[in-house]
Amino acid sequence: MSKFYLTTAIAYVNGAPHIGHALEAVQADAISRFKKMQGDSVFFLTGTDEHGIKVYEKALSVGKDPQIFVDEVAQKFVDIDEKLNVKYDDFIRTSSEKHKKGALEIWQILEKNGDIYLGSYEGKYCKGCEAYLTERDMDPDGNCAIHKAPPVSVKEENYFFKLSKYSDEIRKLIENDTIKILPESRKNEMLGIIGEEGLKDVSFSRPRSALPWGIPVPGDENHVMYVWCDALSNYITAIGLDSELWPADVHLIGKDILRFHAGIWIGMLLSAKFALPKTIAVHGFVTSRGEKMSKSLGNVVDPLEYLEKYGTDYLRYYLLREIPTLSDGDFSHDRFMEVANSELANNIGNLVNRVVMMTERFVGEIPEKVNDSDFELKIHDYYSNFVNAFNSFDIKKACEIALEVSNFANKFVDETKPWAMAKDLALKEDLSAVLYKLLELVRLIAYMLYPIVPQSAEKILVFLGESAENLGPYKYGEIKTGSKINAGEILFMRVEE
RNA sequence: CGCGGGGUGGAGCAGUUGGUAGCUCGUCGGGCUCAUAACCCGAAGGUCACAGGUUCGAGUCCUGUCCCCGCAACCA
Repeated sequence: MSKFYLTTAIAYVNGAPHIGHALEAVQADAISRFKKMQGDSVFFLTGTDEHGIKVYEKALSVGKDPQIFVDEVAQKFVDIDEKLNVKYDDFIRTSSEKHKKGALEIWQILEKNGDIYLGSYEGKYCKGCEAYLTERDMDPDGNCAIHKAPPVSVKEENYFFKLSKYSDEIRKLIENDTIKILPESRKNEMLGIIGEEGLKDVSFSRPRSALPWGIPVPGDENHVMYVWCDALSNYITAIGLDSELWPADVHLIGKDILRFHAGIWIGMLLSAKFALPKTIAVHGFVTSRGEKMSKSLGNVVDPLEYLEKYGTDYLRYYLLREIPTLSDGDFSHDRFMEVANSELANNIGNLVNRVVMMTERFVGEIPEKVNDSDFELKIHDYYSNFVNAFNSFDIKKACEIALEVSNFANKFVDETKPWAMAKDLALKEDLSAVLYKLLELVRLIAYMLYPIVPQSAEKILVFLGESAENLGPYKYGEIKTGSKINAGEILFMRVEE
């Protein structure tokens, strides 16, 4: 049993949770559940990033004390994770004492190793980016190319982190996959960012006069830590600086923050002489009906609305099955309905229902095990393809394999016609054998669905007289012969409108 | 010459190392009745953006052209 430390990015609490947060949380949860099934000792960390200028300004604008404000917003993330059935092992908040203490320690290590120095910076600062802009970051008018807003000229005393010192090493670590960045296109993108010039030193603090909301720099009350220094530390402060969980096996992040994770964070770890994360998996963004989500376009998808209207599993399934795990994907209501009805209700749900009903009606309980090497081989292939897909972060493909099994099973029902066999006493044994195989197929589907749609998978297992507790890898023949079928509710209702 | 992604039957998408173009939805026809008006079978429909090139052979490699989208989710 090997340890598996998985993290999501911590959510910035300047607004309510959005579909992108739901996507990342659900992806991480699916990976966590899958790895647990495979027998790994998983630790899954998520949380919230609560410092920085934007949070501070937002709190002021609504007339609230920053701490009270972040308490409220952080709770929304906790709530939506619960509604999404995301089961993390810890939820780190950067305004917590545990985090602050750890972040200070990490800062002090970097400082002790001579990688933090006091300098002055004069430059164009973009509040949106929370970063100084280089000429490349600005459009011809001198505005921030991303935020289209004029940057502010700032000259201030800052602490800097000597990222440049580690630039070459970081490049090598990424090039030779010591730190594996997935997908490959993101690895190339990062290498491009490092470029020929390498990474530059980064400003690591802000004057407290400008930003009172943050972690004070140790030994200099006039500064607070730059949010990224503070935020990235969470992956270690959550588990403790000497935890055996470190290094992270997977940092799951969005494509917008790759440069911080594959740059600054790695530099910090090298400076502190900490072990390095093994994989940085980068997911994409969700568009809405093919376009960028924006309030002005009025196409923002609110995950809460879908959760409340259709339930957890329909949304989870859509996000995991329809959005390619490591690239951009699209959300549309029409497609949501299509996927829910066609794949979950008609295909899988109906299959489970017909198999369970036939078993109940024709034989009453789960029949004796059937040995059929061809059949077992086929099942084994399906399962190993599924495992491979998941291990390579292709959850979409994993879903497709579960569907393949369902298609195969539906076809098998049609070809063998159990209802016809049931009318002929001489075929009783054959009927039992067919139903046994079908029940195993249904059980296989339940195992495959467990990381994706845990509630529904659990229902299937209950139908079969099993439970989802401590679910291990699927093995053919382990279904409980003789147990009664607990046919209950419809698994996936068709959805309207 | 900023960077990244993409242009494949009506729609949405797959297409590792180049070797007869697949899937889902939709449409049309048929079958079945265990099941959630579900399920199964068959059919129609694509010169894989365009133009060159490499090759016995390219959606798949190379060059050029055109077009679309995003620069990051409300702003980390």
